Amino acid sequence: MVELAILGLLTEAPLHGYELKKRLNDALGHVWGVSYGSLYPALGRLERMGAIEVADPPAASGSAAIPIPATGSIAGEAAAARLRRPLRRSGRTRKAYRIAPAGRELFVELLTADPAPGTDENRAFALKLAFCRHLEPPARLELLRRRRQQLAEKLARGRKARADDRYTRALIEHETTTAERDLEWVDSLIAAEGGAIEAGHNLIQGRTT
Amino acid sequence: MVELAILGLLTEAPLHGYELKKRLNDALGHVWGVSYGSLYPALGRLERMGAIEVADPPAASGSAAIPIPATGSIAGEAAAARLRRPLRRSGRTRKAYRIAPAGRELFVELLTADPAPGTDENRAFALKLAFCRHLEPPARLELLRRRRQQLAEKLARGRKARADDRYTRALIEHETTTAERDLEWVDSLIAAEGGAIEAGHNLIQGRTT
DNA sequence: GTCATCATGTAAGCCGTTACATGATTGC
DNA sequence: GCAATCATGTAACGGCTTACATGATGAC
Repeated sequence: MVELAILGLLTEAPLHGYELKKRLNDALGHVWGVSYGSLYPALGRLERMGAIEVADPPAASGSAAIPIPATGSIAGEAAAARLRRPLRRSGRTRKAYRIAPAGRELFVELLTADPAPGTDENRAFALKLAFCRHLEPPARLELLRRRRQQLAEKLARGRKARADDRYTRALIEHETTTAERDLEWVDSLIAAEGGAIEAGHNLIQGRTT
Repeated sequence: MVELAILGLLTEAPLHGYELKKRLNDALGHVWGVSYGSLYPALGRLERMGAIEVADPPAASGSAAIPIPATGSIAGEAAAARLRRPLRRSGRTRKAYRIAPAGRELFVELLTADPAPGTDENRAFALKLAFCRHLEPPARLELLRRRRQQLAEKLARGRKARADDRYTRALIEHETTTAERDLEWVDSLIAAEGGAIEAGHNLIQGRTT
């Protein structure tokens, strides 16, 4: 998941580790946090894989080595201030990374693939959604459809669950209605994409409300 | 969390590892799964700590070494069948564990304590709720209140979050309403306990619907 | 010169998973 | 006797966290 987040942010603009972490925690902090101990090794891995590359040389590319955020997408004011000031620096110690073509491919793969078993599916989906604007519309639709399916399965499992303990029963019931709400929400996202909701997986046919 | 689950089940009846895992996966499978690789080491740890002890000797305690589930609480029919049949066995290889006094204390502590940072709070609470019937009413209320507080904080954080991306905005909004619903649910649980909802943490004052 | 902050990295440790190794019991 | 499954454990590995080590830059 770290990889996905890194690639997602680098798709928007080259950044160095420290700044990357800050943005991640600012923008997605409530749903997904990273620590240096996992961020830097991940950057190393991605570089070795050829997914990202150092964009360091003081005035290498067209505009600037450490660019002013062109997309302005993540955290506006604060982030801009943080990046604008350091422009005066010599910039020797920082290693700004830029996404490489292989990285763009990997990014799409990570967004599209099912989350590895053991991963928190909710979090994984939240993270994906936060970056899915970089996907082609069909791929985005596919992502939403998969989530829909996931939720439908979860809901089906939940409906089968039994418990004789009062608290467990309350728990199951609450989780079921939560899953229903999530499902409806994803459906609304799908609809907003212009995608029809397939009657194929009609696992929620019997839904009451 | 493994410890909590183990102690929770052993509070109801002595069990051996294999059976423990089965019940855990049967009853709480949708919310919490264990693997042998973490179950057995956990049993070892708990035994070393004196929280549980082997209840093996063929006919040691009053009734039976491998008892028929008295509470009948978890998975009724199937589980009973699984335990009834093996009664014919000599029972040498299995190590049934029984909870020790120290274990009961630990159990209450684990139920009451805040989840260790890094743990999935939702899951942690689900697990606790599934076993909170073994708590004294005041402790149970305390557990629910803590969860309430947790959710209120989460909600407050969520309300502050901003995003300029359409998908991220949808995500934040959905998470906020989910947190609101969760909060209401916990409130209903608190009410059912006969506990008043303190107006003290009035973090949801401005709530609309 | 010194302090705060920026910035990168490594090491130790926790927790959990899958896969493997082993062996007892029972049904056929 | 053989296969299924019950039952316990260990080993290797992966991912993430905290804490530590290190050093550059800029403000004053």
